[in-house]
Amino acid sequence: MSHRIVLQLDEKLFVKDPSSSELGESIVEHAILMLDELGYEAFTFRKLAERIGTTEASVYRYFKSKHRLLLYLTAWYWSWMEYRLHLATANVASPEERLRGALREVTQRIRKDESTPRIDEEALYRVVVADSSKAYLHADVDAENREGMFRSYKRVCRTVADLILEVNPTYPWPVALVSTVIESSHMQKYFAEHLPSLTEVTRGDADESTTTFLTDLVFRAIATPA
Amino acid sequence: MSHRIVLQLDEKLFVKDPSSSELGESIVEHAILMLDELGYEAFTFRKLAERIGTTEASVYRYFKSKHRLLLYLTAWYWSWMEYRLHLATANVASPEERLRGALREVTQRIRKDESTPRIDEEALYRVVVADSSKAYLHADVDAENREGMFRSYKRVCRTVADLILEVNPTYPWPVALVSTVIESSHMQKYFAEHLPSLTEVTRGDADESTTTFLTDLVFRAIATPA
DNA sequence: CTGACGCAATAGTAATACTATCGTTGTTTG
DNA sequence: CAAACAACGATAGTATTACTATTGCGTCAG
Repeated sequence: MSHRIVLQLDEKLFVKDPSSSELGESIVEHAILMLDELGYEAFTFRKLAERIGTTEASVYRYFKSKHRLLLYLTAWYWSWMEYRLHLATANVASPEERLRGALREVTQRIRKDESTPRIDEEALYRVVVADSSKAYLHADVDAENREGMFRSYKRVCRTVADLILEVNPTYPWPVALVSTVIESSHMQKYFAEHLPSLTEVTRGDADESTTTFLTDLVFRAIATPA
Repeated sequence: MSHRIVLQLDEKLFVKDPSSSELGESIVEHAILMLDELGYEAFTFRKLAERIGTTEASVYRYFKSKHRLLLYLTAWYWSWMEYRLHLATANVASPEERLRGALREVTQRIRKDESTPRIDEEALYRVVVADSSKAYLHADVDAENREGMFRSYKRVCRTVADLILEVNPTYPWPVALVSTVIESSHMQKYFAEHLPSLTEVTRGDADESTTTFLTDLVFRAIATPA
């Protein structure tokens, strides 16, 4: 039995909720595909509107700017991750294994999921890898942060950091370690694809080797000297 | 006795070598300051030309695009880092201490240096922190990589990775660890400033605490179980 | 029946990245 | 000393961008 999941995102992320209409869902669906194909810089509302047979103005009724659309998609990704983290850590007795499972979730790419039929998770993951840092490496970070645009990302980091503290309550930099690991997992895959001399991760098994590298890193970092 | 240092950068980074003329040096000098003030997106050649009393067309005689100018500045930064790494590791007997010194260099911000009078290193460092990833998170990475635009960054990673291998020749991911640490050092400082809940690093002692966090991380990661 | 809503259609603005051309310097070189 | 040239300023112009404003039409619920 499969359910369709609709994530409830902060209202400030959009002008009009894209999950409230066919056009809105179509905008999100094709925005992901086109961002993946073109990259953030070359992607425009005009091209998107052309592709889905609507007008630029109609896209602006849902998202007030290209940057806000990127914020929406990354927030969607991190909310989805929160849900997955929940599943991955529920009913796992050992703190070590809970942490291990959580690290696997945040460092592996997402696979296609039936419960979100309009979202191509694999494409979205590539967009997150290549462009999500542009959501905060931006002149308006402070204002957007005050508006709560990054809450889901922060909650994910906080959640995993708490799992670290369950394993070792004295580790001094749990959140810094998690943000390092999450961003590194994106980077290593991007490097494997485009700048292979910057990593030992290879295109073929990018997912498994990234998870192995970073899981090893975390457990060594937080190990208490026996 | 202080010397003036002129770094020799790959010719493909510019149209006309900015170190070959007063105007060229002025372009680089003020580009750094304005990128720091405005951020990459809001920075334009028109604004730069206005500020230094020249024309847009004259700036284009030195750099064929805004993106190439960013590539030039990051390449300058990493070439400068190569030189500093050399100084920091020369005449240090212990491999551990060489690695420790190298990690300090790559994770700390650069201070003002007399040997480069036209470059504001502190401003350049902030530009590197906020914008250097945009140099490669870009649709043209592959072509630009083939042209050798990222060589100095790669050499820095390779150099520090080799120091890791001197301490532990069996560590399987030396380059991945170094690229992780370098990018994390930028990120943690950016987070400390703009998204403080994503790190334990604080604005006040961002440099020392970042170096402490990442040095600890590296030495634990590469430690061989006694 | 009506009025609110969703959307298409059209038009337009200011700014952006970038190119092209031409003339005036000041400096080198034969 | 004159010719040649490179460096630069001045001006103009293009295509595209992100974004705004307004109008009108069909649908569907009250």
